[in-house]
Amino acid sequence: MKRKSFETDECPVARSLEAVGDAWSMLIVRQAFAGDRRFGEFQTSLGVAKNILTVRLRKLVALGVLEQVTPENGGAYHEYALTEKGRGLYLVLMAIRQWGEGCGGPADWVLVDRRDRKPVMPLAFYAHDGRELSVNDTELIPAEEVR
Amino acid sequence: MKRKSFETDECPVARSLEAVGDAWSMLIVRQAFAGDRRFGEFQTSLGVAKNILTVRLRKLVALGVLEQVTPENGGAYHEYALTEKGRGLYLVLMAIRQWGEGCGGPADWVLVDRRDRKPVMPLAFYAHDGRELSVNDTELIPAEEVR
DNA sequence: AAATTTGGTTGCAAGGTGCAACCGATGGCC
DNA sequence: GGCCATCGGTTGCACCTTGCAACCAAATTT
Repeated sequence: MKRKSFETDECPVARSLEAVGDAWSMLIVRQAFAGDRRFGEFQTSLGVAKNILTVRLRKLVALGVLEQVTPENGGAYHEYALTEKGRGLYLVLMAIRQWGEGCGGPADWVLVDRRDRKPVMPLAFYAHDGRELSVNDTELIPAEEVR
Repeated sequence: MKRKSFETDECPVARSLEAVGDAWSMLIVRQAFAGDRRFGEFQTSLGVAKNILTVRLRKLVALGVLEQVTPENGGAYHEYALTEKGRGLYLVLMAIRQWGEGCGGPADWVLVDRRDRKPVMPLAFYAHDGRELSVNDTELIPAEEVR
């Protein structure tokens, strides 16, 4: 049967998963942040089958995560670039990366502030006074209750 | 053909996607945070086919995201609970949620600090002085360069 | 004890995944 | 301009996964 779609789901998590709830799509986004732009670059860096890549790229373009752009060197081959929306996935990607590093081996890479080249604060929830909050310190409540 | 596995991939993102790069698995985790514990709760809250749910729950247990616990009321049916590792996915889940809300409709739910019930700082990268950093303000560099 | 709920398993149809072969258009080179 | 390699796919095929419904044993309720 056709895979169930979450596009119209009420929950924003489920809707997002339409774009991101697929290993190849997320890895394509990772590579886009790493600088990949052309079909062939994605193909060799990921080792994904070309037909799969075709479908995934098209889906990401349709969802507004990537867009096809014509390269400034005037070449005829178009390239794939992250849109503003796509760049918003950086946080998701880094959250996943942090989780993957958290359990197991040492962190081989560190995210630093370009200005002073010092590591950024670990990705976490922070209260207004800067305290780091754990899961249990937070609660998800309806927006109107907090006006 | 069998789906490609990322379990042994070098990149922590790819390894994480073994657990999380699947829409149902992520939604199961979402429901686990929402309080679902029993097979039937997941089944009705997600509307997922039972055979699929069986496989996903087993995988999440095998990966150490969930664990089977015997309920304190002494019932014979076991329940599924998030492990410490699984609880670490909260950040990933919230990053996905924030992204999904960011593009489009209004934010219906707000994550607040339990202590003062005020919204937490938006999920983002922060420098040590508290400045919020954009994607371009940061850089991923090898760990040894920052010692 | 009988009926119901729970937590699955099984069988099936249809769609998705991965691989390799093929193909037209582009670009590089002489 | 002609030749050849590369690029960006498409197609066909075998196998796997997904979703649905039917079934079932053990636990729970009545």
